[in-house]
Amino acid sequence: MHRLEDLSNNKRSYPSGGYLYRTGDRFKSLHAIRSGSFKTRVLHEDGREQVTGFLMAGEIIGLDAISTDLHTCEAVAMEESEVCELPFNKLEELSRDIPSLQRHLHKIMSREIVRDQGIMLLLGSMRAEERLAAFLLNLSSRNAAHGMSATQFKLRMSRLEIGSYLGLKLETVSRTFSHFQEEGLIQVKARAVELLDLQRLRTLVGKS
Amino acid sequence: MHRLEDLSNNKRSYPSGGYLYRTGDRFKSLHAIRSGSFKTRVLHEDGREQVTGFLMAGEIIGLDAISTDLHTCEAVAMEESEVCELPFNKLEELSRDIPSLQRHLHKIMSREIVRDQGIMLLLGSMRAEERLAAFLLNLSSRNAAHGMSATQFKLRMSRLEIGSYLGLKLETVSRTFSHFQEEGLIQVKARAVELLDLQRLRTLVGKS
DNA sequence: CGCACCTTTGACTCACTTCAATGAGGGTGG
DNA sequence: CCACCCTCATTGAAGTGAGTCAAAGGTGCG
Repeated sequence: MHRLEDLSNNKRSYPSGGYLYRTGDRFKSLHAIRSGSFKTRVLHEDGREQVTGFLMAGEIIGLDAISTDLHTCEAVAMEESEVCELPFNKLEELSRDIPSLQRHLHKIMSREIVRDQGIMLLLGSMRAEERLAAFLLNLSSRNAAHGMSATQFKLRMSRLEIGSYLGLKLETVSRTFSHFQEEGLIQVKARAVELLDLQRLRTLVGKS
Repeated sequence: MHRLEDLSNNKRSYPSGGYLYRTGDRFKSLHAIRSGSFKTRVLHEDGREQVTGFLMAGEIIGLDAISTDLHTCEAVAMEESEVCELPFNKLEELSRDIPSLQRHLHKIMSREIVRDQGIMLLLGSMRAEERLAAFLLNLSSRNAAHGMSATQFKLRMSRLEIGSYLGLKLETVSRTFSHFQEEGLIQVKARAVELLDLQRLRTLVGKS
């Protein structure tokens, strides 16, 4: 059992900007992204928002809602996207019978915890350049994992969204992109990015 | 099934500063904290560290390790502490037979994800005062949940550790404590804290 | 009792934000 | 197909919250 989405024949598609779910919605299902991408964000009472993740094909979305049966964040499509619905009670039922599925589900949840802790490290202790380099390298490896180019891709998100995710203002994101370009680390034109020197980007992240 | 720790008769105790596990250790068991408290931290290659959580009695520790079977962070006792070992394969086995345990386990993992996203919001978009106020209020309600005072308690962690958790330097933490005291929001002397005005602390967190 | 570590406080610096203005794309309707 | 508009992106200049460096008290453990 390697692909949760094989469990479902219930596909749904969302236009760019469409909501997969909103904060406070009743939780019934996880969703496996088949194509496209989503952002998740949590809202603060005063209107502040924090983007908590950018998810792409193959990833599972909605794990936050299990704890209270209500969604604690909202998920918005960043482009035309397709998902498989995975009714959670059915998933729990199945995973009682299929130990490998149970284990898989646990790993997915744990991986999300690890991912979040990595972002905490990033937000808590990195400078702007390090954050953006880490972000780009992360996109790069996830792209590569999907058989796409590790060095050339189109960003699906705006500078504002990147800034929210990385705890920076959009101007800082833009300036840091420009700075990376001057340094010959990347080539960037609006949302088209090419990573020119992965090695130096990596050392940038590693070094304080 | 409300208390995971009832599943285990295998208790263990750790002195202050003792390691429950270290980064890279093989994962076998979750642990339920029976008494005392732990901090978890992730280490970056270059030696930087980020405290990712302060856990107290009744909480479950080690969820990060499920994803890879290796611990991705380390857990250190902040005082003399006792834990129950919960062998994970046994836990999985049991939760196949006991749906309510299965559900409970899923909720615990999901709650950790939600908690982490709350910290991401804090680290990504709050100012120093808001961060510290949120931190104090969080300690307060967790204390209250354990039948202890919501307004008077002793911090188990240093300014350095608080700073690491909140993405601030220890001097900033110290200054912010002093500032809160001048404002009459709290009374603080080293690690002894008394919250004098919960209401104003709350509005501080809520307002940008 | 003394040493090591933690905390507080001050003065200065700096990375990032804020404010502001200009420029580039991309979709829509005439 | 082009003109218009709206949103997003870039860049500059000035401001500021938090970091850094430094020195002086406290605290508590061995």
